[in-house]
Amino acid sequence: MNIQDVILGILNKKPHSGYEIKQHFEEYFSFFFDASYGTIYPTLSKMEGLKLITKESVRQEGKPDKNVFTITSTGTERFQTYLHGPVEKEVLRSDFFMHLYFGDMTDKETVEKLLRQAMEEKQTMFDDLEQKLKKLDTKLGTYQKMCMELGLAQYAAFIKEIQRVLELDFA
Amino acid sequence: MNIQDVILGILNKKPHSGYEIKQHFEEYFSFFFDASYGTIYPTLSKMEGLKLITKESVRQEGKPDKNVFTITSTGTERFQTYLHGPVEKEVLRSDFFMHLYFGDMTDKETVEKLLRQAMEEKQTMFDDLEQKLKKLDTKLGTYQKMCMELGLAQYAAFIKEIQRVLELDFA
DNA sequence: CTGTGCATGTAACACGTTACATGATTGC
DNA sequence: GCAATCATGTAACGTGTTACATGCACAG
Repeated sequence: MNIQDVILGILNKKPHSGYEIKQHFEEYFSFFFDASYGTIYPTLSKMEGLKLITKESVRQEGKPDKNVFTITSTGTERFQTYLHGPVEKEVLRSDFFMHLYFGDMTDKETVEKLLRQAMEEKQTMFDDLEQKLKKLDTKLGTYQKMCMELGLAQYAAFIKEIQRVLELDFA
Repeated sequence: MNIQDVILGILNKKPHSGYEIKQHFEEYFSFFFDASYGTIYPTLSKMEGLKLITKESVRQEGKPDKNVFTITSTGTERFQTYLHGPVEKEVLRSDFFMHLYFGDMTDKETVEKLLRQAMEEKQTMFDDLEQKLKKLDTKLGTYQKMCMELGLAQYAAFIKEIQRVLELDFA
């Protein structure tokens, strides 16, 4: 999976501008992927050069112009190849786990604070995602919802487990 | 969190060689962090230059020589700063979620295969981690175990949720 | 006239991986 | 002699971020 594939997936539904693609990232899959403008715009240029997408300038009322990108048949092909291809191993990079792992080199209060903070953050993420799921209910397909429900399930498990250890070891 | 901090954490317990550090990564926190030799060795050289660690060549019987690194007081200081500093946001990069998200652009069989495969992989990771936890039981501190138990809880939730959707939508 | 949102883009930098290259020692 | 494990290291490459730079349009 690279950003190109992800962009192709989004454009496969309908044309978007770079700015809209970034919004889509934040709105729909912030919890398992993200990319900055610094990646998106150069990637779009590159993909245009590779004839995977085409650019069209669109005038808007009350807003600046935007460059809307449309997927080409080559792009669709490439995306289908991605979809049917192998699934890359999931990568988690967690500073929370690292801090916890080395927790015995600090005091108990620091660890407790770490755990409480992590729990609160996860709770916020849970709430946000749940709210998003409710709000977008009709706009989402089965599999999009499935993604979110899987995310929620993992968040919930994490929160529950933290609560358990907080009660057990920090009573 | 960068690799330097992680290496300092490992060396804070006892001196290690680059090779041993890599093994430690795989053995103890493969599920939330990883790094390759291509990162480890240059980083160790850099850290030696920064006086965070010192190198010592050690002869072994039946094995080639190794460079063992020891943390300095500057290194310990730096690690304490890391430990008490802010916790970076967790980053997940999941190709599985991406494939699932765009699942409606393939056929149901492909998605089912995707889900089953993901479930099996998570089950394997669960089993491995559980086994590791049992095997290392006495060698692990409270917080190390906590990390693993949190990992297990998340894996279990994921597996359970996948099973649910498989029974519900793919009956 | 200023802040906010919309919109695009670049340049410097950090970080990390993969593949390559080397070589010791042991066990078969 | 060869495969496996131990052990170290580099060079090329890819990928992505952050900070910077610019500018339109609207609302208050």
